[in-house]
Amino acid sequence: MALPPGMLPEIEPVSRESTAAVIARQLRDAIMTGALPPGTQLGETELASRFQVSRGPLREAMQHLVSEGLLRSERHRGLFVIDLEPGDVYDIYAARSAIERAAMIRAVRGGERERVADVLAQTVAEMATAASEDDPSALSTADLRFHEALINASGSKRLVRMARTLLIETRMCLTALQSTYQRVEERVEEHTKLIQALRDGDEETALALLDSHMEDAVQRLAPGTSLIEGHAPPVPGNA
Amino acid sequence: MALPPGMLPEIEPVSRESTAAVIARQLRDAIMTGALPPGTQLGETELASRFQVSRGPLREAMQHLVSEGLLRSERHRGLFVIDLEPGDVYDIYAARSAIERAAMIRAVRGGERERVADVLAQTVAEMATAASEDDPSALSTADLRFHEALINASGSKRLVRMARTLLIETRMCLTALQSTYQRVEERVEEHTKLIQALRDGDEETALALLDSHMEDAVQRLAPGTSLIEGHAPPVPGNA
DNA sequence: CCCTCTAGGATTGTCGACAATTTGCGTCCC
DNA sequence: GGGACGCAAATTGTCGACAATCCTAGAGGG
Repeated sequence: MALPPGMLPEIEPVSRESTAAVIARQLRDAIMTGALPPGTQLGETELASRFQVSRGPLREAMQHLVSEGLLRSERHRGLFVIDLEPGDVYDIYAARSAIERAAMIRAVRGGERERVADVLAQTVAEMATAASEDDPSALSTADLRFHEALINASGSKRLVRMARTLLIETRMCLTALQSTYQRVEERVEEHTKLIQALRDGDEETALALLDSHMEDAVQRLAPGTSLIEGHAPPVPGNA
Repeated sequence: MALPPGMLPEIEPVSRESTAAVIARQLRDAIMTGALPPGTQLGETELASRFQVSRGPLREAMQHLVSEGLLRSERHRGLFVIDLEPGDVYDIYAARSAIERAAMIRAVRGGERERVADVLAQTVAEMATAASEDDPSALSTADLRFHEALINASGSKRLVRMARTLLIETRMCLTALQSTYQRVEERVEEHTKLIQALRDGDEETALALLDSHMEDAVQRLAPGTSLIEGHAPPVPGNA
């Protein structure tokens, strides 16, 4: 009675995702791409009617995003999309640097360097395509996919989980401060060199390149602050 | 009409915490201390009657813990306390190592080394007290408070947020594998040396001590795995 | 004796309505 | 005219009930 093995590959339950998860993902994308700009208030009633669901599942999705740090909740006031201050840009990249450094170490020391490098190279190819088509949004997307892939390659559930929010916030930064002023060739080249170092198993170089990659970004997005210097950002927006 | 400044210090709203947050904190503590052992199923109806609230706020608290990674949700099945496999121990400490390394860097390079060192020294004093009273639970609590304080000292919202779950999971590890086999003097000494390096502004030493601290712990809790070697744990419980 | 199918119970998912709290505006008094 | 008070609208917080889904135990047939 059992079906012959190999048939019907990858059949999944009709609804493998909960309603709240679907809503959360949609809101995430909207926040990430800037469709919901920072500071926007999200009314439960309005969104519920928009998504054609009750307020219950919608509230769950909101709470999820709150705990992820993408929304801030003011009691009896409402839910708002977080707005990123200069200090947050510094904070985001400092945290990303920590996470991606760890991921890179595990990727280099793991036994799948070549395979990981190939995956990363593919995202760089996407970057090149986006660049040639002069599509800044696709370029940023591919850029983030590179880093996402790197972290996935670490094989660490927790690094992946922690990085998700950080990458979304990074996307918000890139969307808000759309003018990156960086030449696309340079942007592609930095990632390419990173891949090469990984392929060579040259951990020291890879980490150094990663640090400089982050430092470049933070100095471009939040001028006057520096990761390697470590001095606090001008606006002390952190706890 | 304005009250004289300095009077009524620190007056706060009567209910500064949401109901869901209170419940979440209680469940967190219960999970952390082992009152809710890994694998336990949490029935919504039962908990709702226990907390004397409706299922709405309770569900919110649960969702919060799910997104934090302390609970896993199986659709239409129920919510369960996560159970830590050997691979998770490795993963937790690898992630902690990344976070605390970054925090240490910011603490050393920040301008408040002495003040931070004093705070940390206080938690070590707590450890010594707990050790003298032969209270392993209090000892672990103080240990975690040390690391929590270190991360708080970094001043990074995101490092703090990411570390919260990791420290709770660490506590779960320590509770599950209660026998640490480590001499308390050694345990106190490691932290003391860490503080001294921080006080001296000796970043390199501090980071080395931190790495070795983590390596010690992971080898004790999950024998056969190693952070510095980077080889995957025996049970590939990760994605 | 074992497998299959079915009915029951239990749990989660979803919904609509009510209650509590906050904010903004209008009014009144000084 | 300025400030404080109070009311009303809107929004979130909470609740109880209904619907959908899943596990389990039991009967029936092979």
